[in-house]
Amino acid sequence: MSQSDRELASTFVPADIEAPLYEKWMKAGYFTADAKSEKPPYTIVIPPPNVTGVLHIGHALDHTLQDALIRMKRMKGFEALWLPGMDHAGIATQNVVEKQLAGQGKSRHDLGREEFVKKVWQWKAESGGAILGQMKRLGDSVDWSREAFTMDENLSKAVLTIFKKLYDADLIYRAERIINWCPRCLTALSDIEVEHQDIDGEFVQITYGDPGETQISIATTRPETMLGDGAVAVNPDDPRYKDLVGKQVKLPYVNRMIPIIADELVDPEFGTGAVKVTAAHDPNDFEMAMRHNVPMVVIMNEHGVMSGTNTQFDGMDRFEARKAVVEQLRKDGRIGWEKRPYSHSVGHCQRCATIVEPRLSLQWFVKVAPLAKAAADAVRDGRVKIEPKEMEPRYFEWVDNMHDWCISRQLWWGHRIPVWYGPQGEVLVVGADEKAPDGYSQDPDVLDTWFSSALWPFSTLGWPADSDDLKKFYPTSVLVTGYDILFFWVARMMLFGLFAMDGKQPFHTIALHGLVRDQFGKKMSKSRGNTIDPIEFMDKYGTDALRFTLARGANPGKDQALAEDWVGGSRNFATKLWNATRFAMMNGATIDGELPSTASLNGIDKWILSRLSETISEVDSLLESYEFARACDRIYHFAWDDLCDWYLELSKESFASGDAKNSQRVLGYVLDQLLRLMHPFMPFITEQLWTTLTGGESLVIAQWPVANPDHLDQSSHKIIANIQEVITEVRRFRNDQGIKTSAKIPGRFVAPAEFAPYESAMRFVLKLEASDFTPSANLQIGSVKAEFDLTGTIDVAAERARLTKDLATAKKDLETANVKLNNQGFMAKAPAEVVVEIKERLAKTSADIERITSQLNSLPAQ
RNA sequence: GGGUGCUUAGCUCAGUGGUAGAGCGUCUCGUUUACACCGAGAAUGUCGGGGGUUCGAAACCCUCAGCGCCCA
Repeated sequence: MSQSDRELASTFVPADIEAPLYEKWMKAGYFTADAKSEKPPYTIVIPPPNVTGVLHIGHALDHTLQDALIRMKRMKGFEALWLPGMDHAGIATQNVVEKQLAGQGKSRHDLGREEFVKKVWQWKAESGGAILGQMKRLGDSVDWSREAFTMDENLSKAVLTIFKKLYDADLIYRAERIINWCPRCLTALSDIEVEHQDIDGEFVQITYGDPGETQISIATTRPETMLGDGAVAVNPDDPRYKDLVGKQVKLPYVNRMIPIIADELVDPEFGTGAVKVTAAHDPNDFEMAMRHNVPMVVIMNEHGVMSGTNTQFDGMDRFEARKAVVEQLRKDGRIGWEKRPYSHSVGHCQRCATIVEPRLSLQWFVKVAPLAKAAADAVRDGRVKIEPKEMEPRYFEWVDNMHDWCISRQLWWGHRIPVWYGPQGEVLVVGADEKAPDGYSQDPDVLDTWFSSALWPFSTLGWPADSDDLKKFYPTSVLVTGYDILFFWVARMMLFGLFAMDGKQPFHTIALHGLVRDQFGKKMSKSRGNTIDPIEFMDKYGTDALRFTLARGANPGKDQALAEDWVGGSRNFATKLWNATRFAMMNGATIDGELPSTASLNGIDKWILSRLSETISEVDSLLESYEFARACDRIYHFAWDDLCDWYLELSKESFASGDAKNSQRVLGYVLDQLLRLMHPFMPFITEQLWTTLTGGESLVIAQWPVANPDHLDQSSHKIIANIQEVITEVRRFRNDQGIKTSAKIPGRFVAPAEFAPYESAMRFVLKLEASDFTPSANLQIGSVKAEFDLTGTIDVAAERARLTKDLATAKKDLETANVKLNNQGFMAKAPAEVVVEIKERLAKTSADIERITSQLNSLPAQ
């Protein structure tokens, strides 16, 4: 099909092109990577969204950046694999299905474990993974043939394999520890699944011991837990309590005698300087209890209801009990002061916001110290780079101080812990392809979801098998994700990746981006009502506009604000590009054959080729260093300012003349290259424009542009800069004089010979007619004089105002330059080229001042 | 308490030693044969305060103030 048969619609309607183009790409199999390929690999694994999730604006950003990288690398000739998939999201998914059951008045226990898990799978089949379809709308060039799910057979096998490997290396153990317990989800949580928030609580002073016996006053924010106290602790250096240490004091209501112990952990400044030690319900207390052999008394059941204290408080919810205990204490005259509200930090369940109960219980843990050390070293010695580098301290802060990781969850949805207990209390880890002996029963708990997602970079590639994919695509190239899951996920992949793959890091680079916030920079949340639905914006402005806006805001590691107006602005940009391409095609832009030799080109053509070359190398290197915002900025200004506002305007005259073969070829070339350069960010519109312009098969598999150093041409930059200055000044003059943009006026230039080739183009742009006239006004811009016939008078006041302003600016510049040149220190120490520059500036401003002054003097008096 | 970042035009943000920038918004003018989702022009900043280093600081150092995030 020849170019004349291909046409662009007169307006750009994103909805008309997006879905068909994505279909085309899928059918062509462009996104499917080949493990047998000779090309160098480039791999990104997607941060797996929750199976319960829908696409939010954060995904849109994350995916836009990954897709930009993958598309660029694919165009560069890499075997690019972007591997998609989802996470089974233990608690979140179980909650969804339990809620459904609750709607029918049932609980998971009514179904039983097996039936319930079946139900979850059924839910997944019917309503899980809504996000996958939405990824297609975003244009994600992921390899759907490799889509993975953390509960897939092979990924589950990877879980069993690593569990056994860790266990055999003594890196997994079972112990009774204080863990974070969610009384609503009824499961243990790891530290990072707990969110700390300040709440208005209370702080009360309570006296233990009866009058006449040993007495001591403690202060606490959790009075109800006094029933489980095993000791009272004071600082060993606190003189107030010196005599009491070692004595016993009677705990009210439970009437147990508990020791008063001394421990460094106690802050004498805090409260009364004496604290209660409730070993089974507080991590710090647990530590002290271990040191002093204090008994650990559990006083609540798994629902957070008081139990086993043998007091009147048994059966009360923990918060109810808090009130009741305080009331009773008050009645008994045991309360000193009470501070209420007392703001302090309290842990909440990340999934359901319930206040977490620290609780002594038997759980499985990963011993992280050696793993974390390896993970830290890999970054310290540069095997893994974190971009931007400023994020490294955060990473080290975490991996250097990581606590052992509680991995057991009292849930049904997830990978069941592969530990079997024998009739004599034997403990056996049953790996992949192994079977537990008869009479053994499996641990009922499942593993933390992050346990399986920590394996993602290699379990998705076929590990533990030594698969072709693993050989070709591991280690992955870059991990692109928000800094908010650096600890949840990224650090854990480092831990497990290095361990499982014998020290081979899971990725070469970790590229972190920020969060998307609302237009005022405020965090988005449902309660604030300021969330943005990416689908809505795609419907309204097109996917390319949304992607470009997000990429343009993506400074490494920094949050970005997003406003609807800005997406509209990107849509305008897309339309601009559409129209520029239409214009180019109408004017016979060609893509066939060699570019004409540089020597045969006019300065305008040389200039745009030079600018293109600069832009290509800048965008390329910015993209390679994850500077998405700056890359987009370069593209935007090249396309809109250089190409549309200047090149096309300055070339219109020659296109109209019908004799513009060279320029037609140059324009075709520039657009062809620009569309390639933009494709990673705006895949749909560029594909549509490029295939229409060039007749090529697809930009997805087209070659990435390479800057041509032969096109760099400084002299054309100089002349075009001068021309731009002349045009801008004349426009300003016309504007100040109230001459309509469309009005043609007689005008000409008196200029050095180097401007001669451009004079007609300049006159065309400025609507100046060449004719014989006696100038009634003129402007001097550098070495160029513009003369006009304004048929009589000019607006003297306007002209005086304009010149006066110019004069002020010039005088100020002159002053600045003079100050510098009169400064001996500057003359002595500043680099020569800076001195020359200032001297040139001085000369120019002096000339300007002289010229403007004389022009002002020659204006008729008012 | 530990870590970390920010404070630049009305808003959101770039800008790591040499005359302050962008997008959006604002004002004026304009339908000129790609585009009004457009074009042309304009206005707007003692770069948080104070001190220091330097010939020269928005940038480097110190300090104060305010805001934010992560962790405990």
